[in-house]
Amino acid sequence: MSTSNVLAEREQIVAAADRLFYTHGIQAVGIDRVRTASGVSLKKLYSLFPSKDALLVAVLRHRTGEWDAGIAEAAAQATDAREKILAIYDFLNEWFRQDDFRGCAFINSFGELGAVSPNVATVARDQKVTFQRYVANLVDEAGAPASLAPQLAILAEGAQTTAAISGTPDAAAHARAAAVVLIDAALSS
Amino acid sequence: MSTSNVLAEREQIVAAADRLFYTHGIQAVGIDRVRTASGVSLKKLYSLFPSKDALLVAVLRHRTGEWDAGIAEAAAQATDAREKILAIYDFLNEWFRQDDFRGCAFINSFGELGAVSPNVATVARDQKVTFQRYVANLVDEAGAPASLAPQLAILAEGAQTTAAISGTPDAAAHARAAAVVLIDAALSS
DNA sequence: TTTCGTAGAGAACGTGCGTTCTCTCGGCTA
DNA sequence: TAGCCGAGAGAACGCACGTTCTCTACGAAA
Repeated sequence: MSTSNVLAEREQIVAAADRLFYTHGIQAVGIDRVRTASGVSLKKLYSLFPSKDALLVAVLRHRTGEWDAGIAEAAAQATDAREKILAIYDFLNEWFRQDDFRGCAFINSFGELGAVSPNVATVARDQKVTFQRYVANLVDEAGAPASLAPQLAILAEGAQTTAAISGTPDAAAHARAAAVVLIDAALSS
Repeated sequence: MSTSNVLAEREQIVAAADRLFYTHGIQAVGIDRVRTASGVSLKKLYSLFPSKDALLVAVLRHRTGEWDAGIAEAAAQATDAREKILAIYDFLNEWFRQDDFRGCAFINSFGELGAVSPNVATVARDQKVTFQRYVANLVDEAGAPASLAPQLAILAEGAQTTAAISGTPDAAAHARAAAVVLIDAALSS
């Protein structure tokens, strides 16, 4: 029951909260529901996460890790920077087609609590900035001008909200096609 | 006290709720705060809007009208379809730089209540679909292939979330630059 | 075996909010 | 002038949720 068990419990709670928050929204899910789903006592839950806000921050940080890993895995099969960039949109394409897809958790959380919880706003912004840097590195590696990077990042963001609200997973393919045009135009100049 | 006054009261309530919801988030603002801000009795408020959900729908429909008007006004000065498309991003650019900008109200509302309120999800989707059609018409008018339209719409969506979360109003300029490349590439093929 | 500490289970508390109810007052009618 | 209708003001209600408190029971140490 030592450290490893505590970590396992943390992960269980975070995983349960993540699923519930993402599916139903944050304020629509009570702490007690998280407790039931994670099968842990309320006391333990509050000893690990002193508030719902802290739990939410942990959930979002966990999502950041999963997102980074997913992007990296998608890029692993690519050989050059251009393909690694396009792998982002392929990754999005698969994600959008999952049954439980309900948009970007960071965008949703920011929309729901960004004005009320500075912590949530910070975590969401951190995730976006990290992604923008990732894209910027690949653009640099591809030898394209730096101005291309924010354009590609905007395409990825727009695909997520479009897929979520309009319910069109094709948004990933559209974003990918646009990215191809933008990259090739940038490289040929 | 007759019809015109009721309309004025409706507008007052909607305007007050819009500002409060957009600034602080929907669930963070109580009905009583809306009542105070609009200076109307609770009874009248509930006689005009039978529930908070109905009020929110009215607010979002009102926002749809304002968005359409803003886009139309920006396009009014343009001479051809290409410039009308680019006027969208100029409109976004001005909007992002306003002090009270806090992202797209439809994206925020959808993230907060889309999973809980079907009405909110519908209104948000309607707005996005209407905008997509608007872009599609301009793309058609410009003589570009239809596949360009969703790409331009995705750029606009992505610019909004990027500007909101990352706090970078430049997203509008980046999206505009990308749009220029995409349009010209589509027209020259 | 007894005692002490700890952790689990959930009751309880305070608060806030959406919604409804009640009371009162002002104006119109006979 | 007396009675009635409608609307405004806000008190009240019921509920849900975040957080804390209490009680119980079990296991380890002496």
